Amino acid sequence: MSSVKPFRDDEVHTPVLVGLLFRRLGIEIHDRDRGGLRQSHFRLLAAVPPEGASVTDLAERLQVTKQGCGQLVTPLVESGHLRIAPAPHDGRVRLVRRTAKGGRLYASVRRRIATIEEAWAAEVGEERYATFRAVLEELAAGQSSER
Amino acid sequence: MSSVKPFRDDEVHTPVLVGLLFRRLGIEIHDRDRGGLRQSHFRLLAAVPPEGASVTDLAERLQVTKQGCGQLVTPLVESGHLRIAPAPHDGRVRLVRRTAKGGRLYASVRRRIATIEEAWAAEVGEERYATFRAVLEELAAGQSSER
DNA sequence: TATTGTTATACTCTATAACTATA
DNA sequence: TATAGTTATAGAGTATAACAATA
Repeated sequence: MSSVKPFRDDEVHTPVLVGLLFRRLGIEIHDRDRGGLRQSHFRLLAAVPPEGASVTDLAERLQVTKQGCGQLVTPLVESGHLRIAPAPHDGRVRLVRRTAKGGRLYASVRRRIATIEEAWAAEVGEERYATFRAVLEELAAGQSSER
Repeated sequence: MSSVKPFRDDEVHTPVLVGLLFRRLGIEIHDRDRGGLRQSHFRLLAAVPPEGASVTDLAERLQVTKQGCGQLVTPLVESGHLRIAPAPHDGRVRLVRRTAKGGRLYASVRRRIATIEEAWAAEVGEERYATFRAVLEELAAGQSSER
């Protein structure tokens, strides 16, 4: 396949490119890399900081609703990748942390991602990739905070 | 020596960043910019080359299945943004083209995207943005062709 | 009253499977 | 037989609405 005819340059726009790159990542990181977790679940696992975070916090990090985020947390707790503790000073909050199992999976996928990024850097040049990565981080961080 | 930085544990990783950027684009390009079309429909409209393309071609360009692509074409034909013509030399093929209406909408959203990208370039620096954009294009084009 | 989180429900996007028609 | 496209169905992902418990 992939006799994909190239667009002429002025036909490609950025939203399509970002979508394709997102898809490429989904393809290159397989289910087996994620230990059977689906992408959305893995993204949540990855968003949990070592010190733990509330569901609302996590929702904000991922830019999803807290309802949606809560729906992701439940199966990860059941699968043993996350655990919940009550927060010391606020009885409403459920503090989400990675378990040892969740931590191992996370580390293993991080290594997989690093491998992919090394290949990408080789593809486009180390220095250019470093710039790409830095700009990506800045643009993604500067979220227009509508939801 | 790979200059791809080894990750710190608290560092946001690339798949999350790409996801956030994709979402940021969805937020900054509003429904009203797209003339009421949904994102998936607009992405299809944008993928149609001036000379037209078959459904299968379009599916490959967008990296979706032809069934999914066909489902996107139908409402755009009904809304008057695309039109279908039989292909001269193959009775099976439905050649998809933009109508004048579709062309106007496409041009108008392209201008909106250009405005957003100018703002982004101002945010991170023109030169760095140019590198980012070029690398994005190369990475998105080098699709691992699994589907 | 405001906020954390849940339950219930629905929509968007895209996939797989089974089919029709042309080649 | 192989390919272009359709119809039918399902699943992933995430949203909105209404609610409960705590602050």
